[in-house]
Amino acid sequence: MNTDNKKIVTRFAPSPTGFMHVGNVRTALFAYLWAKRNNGTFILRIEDTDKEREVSGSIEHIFESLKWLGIDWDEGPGIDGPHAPYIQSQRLDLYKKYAMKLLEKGLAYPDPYTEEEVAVFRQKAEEEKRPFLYREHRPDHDKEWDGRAPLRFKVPNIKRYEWYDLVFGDLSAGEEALDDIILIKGDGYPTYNFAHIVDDIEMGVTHVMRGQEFISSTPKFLSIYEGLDIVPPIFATLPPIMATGGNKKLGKRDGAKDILDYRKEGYLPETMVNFLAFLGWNPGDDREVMSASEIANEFDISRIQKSGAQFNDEKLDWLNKEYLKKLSYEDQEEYILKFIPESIKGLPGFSNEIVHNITPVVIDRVSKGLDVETMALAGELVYYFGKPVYEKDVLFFKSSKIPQENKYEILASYLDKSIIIVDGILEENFNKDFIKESIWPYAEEVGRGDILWPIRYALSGRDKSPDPFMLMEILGKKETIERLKSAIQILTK
RNA sequence: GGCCCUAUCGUCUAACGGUUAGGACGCCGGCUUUUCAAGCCGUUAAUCCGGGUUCGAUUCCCGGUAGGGUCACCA
Repeated sequence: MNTDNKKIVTRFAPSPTGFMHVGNVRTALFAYLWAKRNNGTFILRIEDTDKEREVSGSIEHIFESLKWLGIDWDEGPGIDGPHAPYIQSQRLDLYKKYAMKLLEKGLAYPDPYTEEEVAVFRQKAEEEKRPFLYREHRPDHDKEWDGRAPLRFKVPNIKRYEWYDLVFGDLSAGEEALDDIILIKGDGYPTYNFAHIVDDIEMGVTHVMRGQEFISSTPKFLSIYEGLDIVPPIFATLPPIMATGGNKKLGKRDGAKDILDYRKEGYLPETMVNFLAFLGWNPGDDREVMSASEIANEFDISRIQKSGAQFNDEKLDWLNKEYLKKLSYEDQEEYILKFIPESIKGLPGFSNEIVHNITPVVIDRVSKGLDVETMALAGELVYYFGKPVYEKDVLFFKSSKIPQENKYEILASYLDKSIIIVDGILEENFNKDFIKESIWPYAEEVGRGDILWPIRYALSGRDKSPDPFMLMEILGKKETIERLKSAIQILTK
């Protein structure tokens, strides 16, 4: 816990270069949670200083992702706070002002080299197997900055830096980590290295939370703070999220998914928040299922993990099911309805009442039900209304006790007898319990598995489905008989 | 290659010098007057290696090893 009285201010500062993935979101979430825990302020800031890498639409995507997850910002785009604007490309004068300060103190100078020349220096260093340091090529006499050449920082003190990180503890790095980094690029935009420092100062950010990849550049940041005569904020470095199976950091190139894809696939925002929070953090006891507000109430930086955690899809599925079960019946129904494609809704047999009836069945099998192709629930529902597709041998599959010679005939006779039984049930009694009672004696007689499995398959066209009696009730008497008949046709062909 | 960081079941993790090393997901097994699935119950399964310090190390120190990060006019 923070001991001084200063209000905690955290920020999430993404760059609009594409979609948000779980790594980005986890960083946002932790900054958000820490602010909430302390009744502080959570700022969203868009770092769009690289116009070449910018992808149009990604700012909207960031907004939508955060809103979906309930990571609401107290200050930022759309919510004008005292430090507006919150988009870096609209704050260029500010960076220039700070650059001038450094320039006046003799702590900045225009880069006299072309990009190509610098590249040659770098290549040479690489060949000599030593780290490249621009400051080794620092010009003897600084020219006047015309605002067109890149402006570089002149590191005032080449020394070893030591600092404290809320997650990693004492950290340090030697002189080799310091260099004359670019403050303002040739195109007039500041670099991340400079812009984020200026903004964090201006916005009163007290805690900087970001990924581990920034540890090695922290000495560079510290030297800038020093040059500016400003006390740096508190750092809390987050461990990386690793890709499933591998030991690679989960990044876009390693198959990190768009966070909104999870929404598309049926994951609830509560699931994602809970899951992501627990990737690198835990409350210290056995609880696994915690709401965002519960987590926010107990969120403690000292319990953040130091090492990277692998993303585990199975646990995510399990957690999603836990949350799905917690939903009210109405919400479950609404959830399912959302995943039914219009093409299904347009089918003659379709009605909201059917959805209402099958809701418990669908919810019950969602965790593994998500395995249906695109993992959308729509897939589960399709086969209730579409024509099932099945093959002779699959119909026979598992009916192991039936003699091989005339297996298809025997199976067909089972189904035939089932039709007679089903046909004898009055419409008003056509519910799963009554159907089961009616078929049961016959099923016991010929062997449960031998008959129930083919019925399941004949009705659904799948080897995994709700129990066959439930299927019959959902399909209705007419459709049930029709499907059983077409299965017989296939068997006797 | 230089520098930095990390290291407990397959995975996420608990244990802040003394525990039969705990939990969760998965796996495996069992149960349920219904095949799968779900559900319930249960079982497997870990302190990277080598030295110290200590009466005692998962825990503290050192060295290896392995993994990760970083050395941009990207963030």
